[in-house]
Parts: sequence; C-alpha cells; structure tokens
Amino acid sequence: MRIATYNINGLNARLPVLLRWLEQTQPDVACLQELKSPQDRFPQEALAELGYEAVWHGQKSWNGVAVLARGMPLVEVQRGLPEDPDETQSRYLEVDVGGLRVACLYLPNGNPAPGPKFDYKLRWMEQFFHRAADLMAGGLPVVLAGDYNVIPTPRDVYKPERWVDDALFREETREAFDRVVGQGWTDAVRALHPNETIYTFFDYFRNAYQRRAGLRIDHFLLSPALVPKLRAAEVDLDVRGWEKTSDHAPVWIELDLKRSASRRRKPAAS
DNA sequence: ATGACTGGTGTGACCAGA
Repeated sequence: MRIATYNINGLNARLPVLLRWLEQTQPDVACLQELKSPQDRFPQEALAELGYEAVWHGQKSWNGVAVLARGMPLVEVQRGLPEDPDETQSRYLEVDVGGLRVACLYLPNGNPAPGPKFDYKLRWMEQFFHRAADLMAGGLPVVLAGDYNVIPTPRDVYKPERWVDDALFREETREAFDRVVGQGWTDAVRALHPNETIYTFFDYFRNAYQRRAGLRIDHFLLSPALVPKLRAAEVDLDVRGWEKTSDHAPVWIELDLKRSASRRRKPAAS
C-alpha cells in the first residue's frame, strides 16, 4: 500500500497538478495540506472521476487538510485535535482506511519566533503529543503524515546556520518533535535513507528548487508494528518542477500490506 | 539584512506562507 503526503498550497489553484500527480503515481491514500479552500468548495467530483473518495476539513483562505483513498472506504475518526488550541484553524484530520489509522496534519509554521505565533505552534505540538501518545497506547497500526513544519536535524536543511532562529528549526521545535518521536514512532523517510540529503520543500524565491536549496519538513511517523512492513520512502521531486506547482513536493511510503483484505466488504444482504 | 514568489481575498499602501 502506497501512502502519500502533499502540501498542495491551494487545492483549487493546483487542481490540474494534483490530478496529474494522482493519475501518474496512483497512491492508495493521499494526505493533503494547505487546501486554502472553504469546506463547500472541495473538488469532490474531479477526484471521484479518478476513483478517489475523500474526507476533508476545510477553512476559508488558509490551512485545510484532506485524506483521499482510491477504491477504499474512509471513516472519519477525529476532526481537529481533541484539545485543539484554536478550533478555527483546520489542521488535523484522522481516518480509518485500509486497516490503518491515518492522521493528516498541518502543523503551524510559528514564525516569527519568538512571539504569539510561535507560542501557538508549541501549544499545538503539545496537544499533538497527547494525541500521538493516546494512539500509541491504543496499539493500532498508525501513520502520522503531513507537513510538520519541523526541520528535525541540521542535515535536513541546506544551510542550517541560517535557520537557527527560525520557528521550523529552533531548539524548542526540534525538542518537541523529538519528544513525540520518543514515544516510539519511526521517521519513515529517515529510517530508509539515514545519510542522504532529502528535501521536501523549496522556496519559490531565489530559484531554490533549481539550486536544490530545500528543507525536509514533510514527514511520516510510523507506529512500531508498521516499521517491519516499510518497503520504500521517496520524494516525488520532479513534481516540484512542474508548472503552477506547490512549493512542497509530494512524499510517499510503500507498506507491505494487502489492499484487498481491508477493502473487502461484507456482501449485502438480499 | 532585505527581498525575491504565490494564492486567497477582493482590488489594499492587504495577509500568510517557510
């Protein structure tokens, strides 16, 4: 089973890019962030034509998250964090799909730091810590996927010395991320590529993509039972080079799970 | 240190992103 995460940076403005990417790569599950679309302007029909069902949590102008699944039923479990520090910001959605619990998250940016936006980021990370702990204790196979807005280590940014005071790389941010991982989660991309330079975001400014001056901020955290099933973890880097593209690239993992067993439904009574 | 780019909103000398 292939699961992807993609900060689309404006769902309706990027719809051609999204559809092209879905057609080319056909992920079984896709977590999207930064829809920038109100709840009632979600392109449900265009996605259905490609075979995708969706659950989404929209908001006017900013934020917004969605989970898509190809030919599998999605069951919404949680909309927003249980103790969300600001319920007006649509940043978290959890579903059951294909025998997995999948959380799609868009963690606050937090700049400028220090300041109220950074305080909000840290509060959000604290509540996310509690949710992740509950999921870990529940023992289900869980994937926590999304735009974390966290640069976990110096090797995850092209020039770490320029980012030490940035909300994505400050000590408090990295420590909060490490505390979540310390519950027993595995950073899937780093687990399979321990020494590679891997970026998932490139600024629109200064030809950052062409210069490969990027950040690794989109992550998959896996619960322990899924780690032995992890077969691949990659970035669709070429998508970042498409016309009218997002500033993030899609990231995906392949898990050795049968789609069919979880997709099969009981025959309808007749 | 600054600003370069982009979408959304609604034409702002706008905001927010990372």
